[in-house]
Amino acid sequence: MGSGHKEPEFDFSLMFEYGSRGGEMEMEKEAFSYTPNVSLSLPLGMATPCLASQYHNLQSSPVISVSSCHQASYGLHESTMAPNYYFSGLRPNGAPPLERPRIEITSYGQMPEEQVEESGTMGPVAKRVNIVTLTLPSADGYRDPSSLSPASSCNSEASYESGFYNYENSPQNSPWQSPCVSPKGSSSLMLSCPPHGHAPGPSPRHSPSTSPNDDIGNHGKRKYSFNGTPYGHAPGMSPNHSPGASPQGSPRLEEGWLGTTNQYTNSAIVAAINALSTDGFPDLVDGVPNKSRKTSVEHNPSMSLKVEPANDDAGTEHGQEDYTNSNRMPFKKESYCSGFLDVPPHPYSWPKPKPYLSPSLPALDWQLPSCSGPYNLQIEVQPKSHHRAHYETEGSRGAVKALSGGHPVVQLYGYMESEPLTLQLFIGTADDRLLRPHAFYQVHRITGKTVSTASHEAMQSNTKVLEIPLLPENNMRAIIDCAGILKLRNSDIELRKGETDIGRKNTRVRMVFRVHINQPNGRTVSLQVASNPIECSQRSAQELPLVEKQSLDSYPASGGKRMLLSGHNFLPESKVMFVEKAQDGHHVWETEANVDKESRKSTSLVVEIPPYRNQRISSSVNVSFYVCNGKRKRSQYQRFTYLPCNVPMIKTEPADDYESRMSIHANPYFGQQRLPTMMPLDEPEPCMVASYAPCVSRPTPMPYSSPSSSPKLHDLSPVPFPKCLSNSPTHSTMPGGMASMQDPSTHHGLALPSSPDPVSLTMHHPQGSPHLGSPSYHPLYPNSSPSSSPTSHPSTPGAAAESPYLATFGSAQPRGSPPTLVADDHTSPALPVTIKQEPQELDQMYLDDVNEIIRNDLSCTSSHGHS
DNA sequence: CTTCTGGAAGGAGTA
DNA sequence: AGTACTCCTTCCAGA
Repeated sequence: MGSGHKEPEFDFSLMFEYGSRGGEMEMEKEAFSYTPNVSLSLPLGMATPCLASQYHNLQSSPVISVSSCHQASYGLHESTMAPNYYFSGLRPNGAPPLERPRIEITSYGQMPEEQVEESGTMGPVAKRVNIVTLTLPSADGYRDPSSLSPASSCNSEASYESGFYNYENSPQNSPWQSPCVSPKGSSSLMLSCPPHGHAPGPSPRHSPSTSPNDDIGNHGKRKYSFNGTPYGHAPGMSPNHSPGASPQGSPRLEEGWLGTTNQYTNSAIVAAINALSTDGFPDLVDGVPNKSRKTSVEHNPSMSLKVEPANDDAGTEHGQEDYTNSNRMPFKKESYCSGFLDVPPHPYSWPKPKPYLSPSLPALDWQLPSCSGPYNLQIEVQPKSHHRAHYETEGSRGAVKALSGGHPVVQLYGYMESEPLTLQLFIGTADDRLLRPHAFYQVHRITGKTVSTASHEAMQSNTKVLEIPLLPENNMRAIIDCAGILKLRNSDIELRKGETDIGRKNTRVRMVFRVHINQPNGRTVSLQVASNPIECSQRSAQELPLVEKQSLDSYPASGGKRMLLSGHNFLPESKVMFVEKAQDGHHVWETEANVDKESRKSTSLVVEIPPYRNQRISSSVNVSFYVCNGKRKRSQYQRFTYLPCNVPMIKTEPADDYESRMSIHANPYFGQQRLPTMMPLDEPEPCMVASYAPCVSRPTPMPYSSPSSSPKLHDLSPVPFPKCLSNSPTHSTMPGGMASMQDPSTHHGLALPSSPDPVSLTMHHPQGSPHLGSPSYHPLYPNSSPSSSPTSHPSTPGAAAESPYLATFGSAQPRGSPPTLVADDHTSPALPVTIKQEPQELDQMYLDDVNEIIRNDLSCTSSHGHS
């Protein structure tokens, strides 16, 4: 990143606050890749070099926020989370975070009526006076978490409520996906609060991270993307190929992003203004990757007056213009892409659910909570962890099934109205980043005699969305037997302009369900819940071991206890390795656990918890383990925590609460994992309890394994499976984890009562603390099942998370804090520590390389930009 | 005949 | 640069 930046550090700290951390590297990434989802910072002159770079990343999308965002309303529900995240937002230096210059534009309901469309819901909206706040980013702002500011105020709202605000406008457009600059996004009025509250902090931040990740992940690609000619280079690919599939085709190319971005930068304000009336920043349009554009277009229907340049991508995309059917807004030309996802314009006659459609809905990459107020959207029956997706060249491989043999079931609780709703389903990512539509997979509508659930396809952005009626008569419960998964060719997708993800080994997805509930007050509550990860490749499903559950999440350092692992593909030769990673991803310790051969089955393994390398830890230590069936055939990292043997057993409330909550919400996800669904083979351990519970219990949305982003990570990281969720990337020990771990000097030791050693409790440690909580809590997804939050970053511990954490902190370190590790090493005679550099470490190295590249890139670009 | 599946060949991409 | 693997995509065949 910016070598020249100062910001970085500062960002880091902030980030930590959020608790999201994927790792140092990630931090860096985040730092420069901020994608302000919501808030955009338009670079003004003040822009620091960073800006340029940031823009380069394309991550940033100009956000125009509606200042009026109901902040007040936000935070009502989950106030818990918000607080911390939005913490005052003071910068380290004490400067108010929100100082970014901003331009407020007040528009009077100008949404094009067409856009408003019939949806009654929008009506009011359109007419409202919208005050758009154009946030001008200062460099700081950009990175500064506080920049979220708007959000900050809004945060915790669990739900995405829109009052006057049109979803359409929503910025959402995916920050992650594409260059944020996405015109569209810009065009739309953005709420200041991003994801509404949910993610106050994180989301925005994440986004950055996300994006960065992408970049990183796609190293190669990324380079190109910087220039704006991302994949243009790859001529070879070509193609188009697939009938439909290809995004339109193609590779288009593009005028370089640089040009665009810079332009953008320079004329940010103008652009922003234009955005209001036009669809977005025209300038950007060209530069914007198809994907983004399309997305944006769609999303911002209301605002979109703009027509894309003829040549623009539009050309490439054949348009399919209006494919919008019924309720969708007619897209302008660019509509979206490609043919490939086209949805047949069929007349949709679904009487039932009211067509609530998308025009005003939040972008698919927005992180939404699973519950809000009385409403709670849950996945009652999770899909199987494997489902071989079909290519367009093959026939359907059927609907996604449930483990039980049936099909996934989703239910909305708390809805007492008699009006049917529409449940939306799309295929989302399952990596460690924030949940977003999966670029390489699409939901596929299944019909036939065996399908009992009606469904309707729609396109939203480049994502196919299956709309399923949620009927009161069915208790607002839907059996998802009408959804299959289509695999798009990697080459087709990677050629899309703006696409930064790579398809190779990026084969895990999640089914994402959304429901939008109109409220009497005119607002709309949008809820979302994501399923457990689903491995969609043929091979992986057959060979990679998958750990779905573990009977214990933590145990005293002495080890010796047996732990039951449930999952798939366990072989006689399967090994279980316990690993402790330093923040940089290096393995600080790795040992093979004894597996009870006799009790082994293909779906279960009994493993003896190995003693931790240091029997005298004063605070818990987070490690991870994985099942290995051979080279490259490893399960995803599973989380495990070693507890100090003498820890006072204090059972904290949080734990209970959490659990109860979990049970209620059924976080199907990895909840299982996190929650000891399985009884420990042995009796409960005292040690386990304590403050830990909370941590442990938290379901982690993301796979712990991949701190980094995407594809790449996938490669490195062992398994791409479900359980991952439970393990959150957040692990302190994980790469993303604590920076502090490795460097003893960094610890800020807080002596715990129980521990004589000045263990560094990371409480204050920026890096450390986040991790702790992170695993499962994600501010963004307060109650939502972990599923929804994929972030690799340790998620930011939601307020909720934090609370417990802090509360219990004194007695025991919550989630093993890494710091402890360090301390231990020093203070006690630990077991021999084996420091092993594993291939996985490559992740880190890889990241380093990438960062280096990025730095170079940025420096170049920034200089250009400024010049 | 169509749909759903499991398997696997071949080529491309990686390590 | 060459080799050994992996992974992706397309085909084939059976239910």
